[in-house]
Amino acid sequence: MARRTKEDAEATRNKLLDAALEVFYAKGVAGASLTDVAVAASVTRGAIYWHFKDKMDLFGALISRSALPFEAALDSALGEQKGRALRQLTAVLEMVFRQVVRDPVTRRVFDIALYKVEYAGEMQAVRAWRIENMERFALRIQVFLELAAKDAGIVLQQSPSSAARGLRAVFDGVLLSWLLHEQQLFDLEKEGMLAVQTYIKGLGFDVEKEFS
Amino acid sequence: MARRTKEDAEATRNKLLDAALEVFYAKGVAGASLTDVAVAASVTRGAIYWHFKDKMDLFGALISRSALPFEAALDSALGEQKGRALRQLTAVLEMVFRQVVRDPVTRRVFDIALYKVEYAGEMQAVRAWRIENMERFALRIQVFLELAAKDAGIVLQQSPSSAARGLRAVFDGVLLSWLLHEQQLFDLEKEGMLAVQTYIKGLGFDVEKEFS
DNA sequence: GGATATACATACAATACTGAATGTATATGG
DNA sequence: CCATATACATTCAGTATTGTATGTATATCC
Repeated sequence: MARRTKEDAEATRNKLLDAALEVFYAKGVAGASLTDVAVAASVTRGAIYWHFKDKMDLFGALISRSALPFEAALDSALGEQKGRALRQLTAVLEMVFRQVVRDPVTRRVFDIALYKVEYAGEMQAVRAWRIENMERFALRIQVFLELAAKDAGIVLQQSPSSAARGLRAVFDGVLLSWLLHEQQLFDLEKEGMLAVQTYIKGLGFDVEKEFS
Repeated sequence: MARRTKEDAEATRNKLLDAALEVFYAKGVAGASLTDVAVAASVTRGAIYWHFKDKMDLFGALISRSALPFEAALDSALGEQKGRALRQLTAVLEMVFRQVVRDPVTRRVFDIALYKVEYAGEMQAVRAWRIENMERFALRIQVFLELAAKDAGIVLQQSPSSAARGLRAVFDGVLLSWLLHEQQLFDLEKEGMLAVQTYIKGLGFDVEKEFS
């Protein structure tokens, strides 16, 4: 085999990421060997070691490929601030649900990150990254909740940070639960938003009025 | 080394489980070798293969040792039906929170089952087991919610199964989040129950009156 | 158009882990 | 008290995986 053009190389890299997605999903990250990935991508381990330092680097690249544009979209959506805060917030959450349900790649990446990886040893770094992300997410939610409370003229009965963490817990809990049951036990987009709205109502917001 | 008494053997078995707890926690289940476990328990792999079929069998035993009495306590608590349904339900959830916070073994087992295992390949069976458990849990919650709604004379604005899955999602979400941040970012017993009560309030229950 | 860096494939050595086989000392039952 | 099952320890062969080293054909640059 010989040197390919730059586009070919990029295509090989993507083939490797696609293959890693399937192999990691099927065997777990620790359970998958680089040979497995190479075979699935119809190349040899040489190609992997050319594009990536080792398995963890490959894993990081796989996560990034899905997470980065995802986070960007989420950030920009949260940054707009054009409509009412509560609508903005729920719209973002709904977008995430929709993305997970509709896009199989995103769904598999989530599944891998949640259920097909051991957060131990080398992977502790990934756990730290995940913690950081969740913190940022919760902070975003907190800002929106505070704005929404001011808009609606209500006083939260608990600290904004608690309320935000609680809402994030609802969101995560529904998402994880839905992913755990591979078969579609319930409609994530509908029931997820229902759970979110139920919690928001519990915070004191008039959901019926807010979403009229 | 020679044959020990039956009590010695049982002690060895428990030492192995304790060692597995630490090693799995530190290295992940797939990342840990049976040699690691044997060394941590100050025995050889021979002892492991005597007491357990293989690593997965050891893992199952480890989970069972903590989960079985746990589930039993939970079942009996949910089975009593003596007080008001809502109080009963929240009392059980609170007990789980308390147990996880207070008992380090339980906490580590949860952590392992959630973050230190890959639900792929052989371990798919564990995933199925976990799904089954969550279903049972949700069903229990559903029964209690229906009873509670009748008690309080309110009509749920959503299907009981949806409401129950939502409550379970809140519960799981808070628990997972708390476990993810190893350092105690927040008080699980307090904030967990706060999130649960917020959701219950969102379902239409008068939380202040119910928990007076 | 020749030199060189690129994009892999191939080969190799070293390690690590597993399961089974075997050894063995001692409780324990008869 | 003797035979045997028990509770491990030790040894061994086999396989799988990793990182690296090397080979190589061809884009690409000058």
